[in-house]
Amino acid sequence: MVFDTVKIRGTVVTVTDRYHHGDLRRALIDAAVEAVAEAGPSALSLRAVAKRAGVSHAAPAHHFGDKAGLLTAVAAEGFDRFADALERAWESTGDFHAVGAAYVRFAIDHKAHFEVMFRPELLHADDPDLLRAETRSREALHRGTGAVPGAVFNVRALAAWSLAHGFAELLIAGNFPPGVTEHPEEAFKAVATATLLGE
Amino acid sequence: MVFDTVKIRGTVVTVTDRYHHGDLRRALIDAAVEAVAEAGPSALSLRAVAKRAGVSHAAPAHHFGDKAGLLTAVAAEGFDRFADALERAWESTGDFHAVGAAYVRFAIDHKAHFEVMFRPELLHADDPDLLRAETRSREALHRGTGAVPGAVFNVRALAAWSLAHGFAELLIAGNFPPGVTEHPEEAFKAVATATLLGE
DNA sequence: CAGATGTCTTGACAGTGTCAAGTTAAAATC
DNA sequence: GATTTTAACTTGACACTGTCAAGACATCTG
Repeated sequence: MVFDTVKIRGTVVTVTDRYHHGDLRRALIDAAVEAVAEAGPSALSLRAVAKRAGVSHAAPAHHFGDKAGLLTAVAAEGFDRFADALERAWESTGDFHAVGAAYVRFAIDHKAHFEVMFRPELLHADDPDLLRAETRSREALHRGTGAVPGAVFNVRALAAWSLAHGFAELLIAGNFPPGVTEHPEEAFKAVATATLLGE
Repeated sequence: MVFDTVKIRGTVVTVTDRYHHGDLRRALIDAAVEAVAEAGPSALSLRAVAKRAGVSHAAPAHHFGDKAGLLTAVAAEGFDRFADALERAWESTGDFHAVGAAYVRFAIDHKAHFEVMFRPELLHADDPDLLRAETRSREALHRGTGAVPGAVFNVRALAAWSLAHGFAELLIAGNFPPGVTEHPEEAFKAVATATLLGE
């Protein structure tokens, strides 16, 4: 059980001093997200993450197996929230332009997650939880672009996905001029309207 | 001067055994590209690159300062070849769909370069050579999309860039279904035609 | 209360990037 | 052509990394 304070060896100590952390898995993912936000996924150090969470250097390995395991957990969480955001956008507006805007907004608001999600060489691509969350996102996006579920591939879905993804990637990598960077959503809507003309 | 064989300490030895390599800078870049192609940019090891080129572990640092310096050289070379490819496509066809197709083709044919080029956190973003090559690419792309040179930002150019870049990124990261992956250029042309309607 | 289980720590290992100092070849200067 | 200078590497060291095995400890199960 999880308490704010707990008795160990006769003394009452705070949560952070406990031998058993309570929810270390959660804390490590949060620490990893912070670290990625600061210096990107490739600069991530398991030992730095452990220090940030106040545990020993080998603690992360126990929960995630290895570095890729930790990043996989981050990516899976990212894809779940991503699917949430896309579903919300579609259900509240029914407009696939809004789904595209939600795509771009997610990349901005959850930069760290986004940077990890589409970097398969850093992940365990066969992780069940990751696959499940990926599928959720894919289906939410597919629905949001009005694609036919059974089709081999849908030009419209492919176009919308490429457009939103490219815009998001270029934006967060800092490739766009200031005018675009300052008002990304407006810029994206202009781009989307100019290309994916509503039928 | 550079010979295939050279006399050192009284004995004729082959190029690979020479103290002075001849063109180690070139060899290191090539080795880095190979290594990136095999395992991605984040798995790159300077020592492995040095071993591949047959030199000591600290040799790369002498030419490139640090790891980011080596990757910056790879990125700069990538942007130069990228600009070449885009210029060729535009000048030979005058069709901006062809420029987009060249964008995608470059990502496929020069996957290693491409993976490094748009990863600023791995590079020295202020490197003069990188900036020059980046500008070349940007201008070639801009011209290829028929954008107005002086404009603050051009919706058409932004759209074309996002579409091509997103398609390329998703493709090389393995996010597309087999039908698309097997015939990427055809798929991209279909996508481009469906969205960026020729005027 | 005892045993089993899961959580985390400790210590070790090989591998990493980077730096300073040394060695050697080539180029510059005389 | 000899000597000095410069540039191209090597060698050795350091702190840091991910991963593994073994141990310590708390909690759960009976």
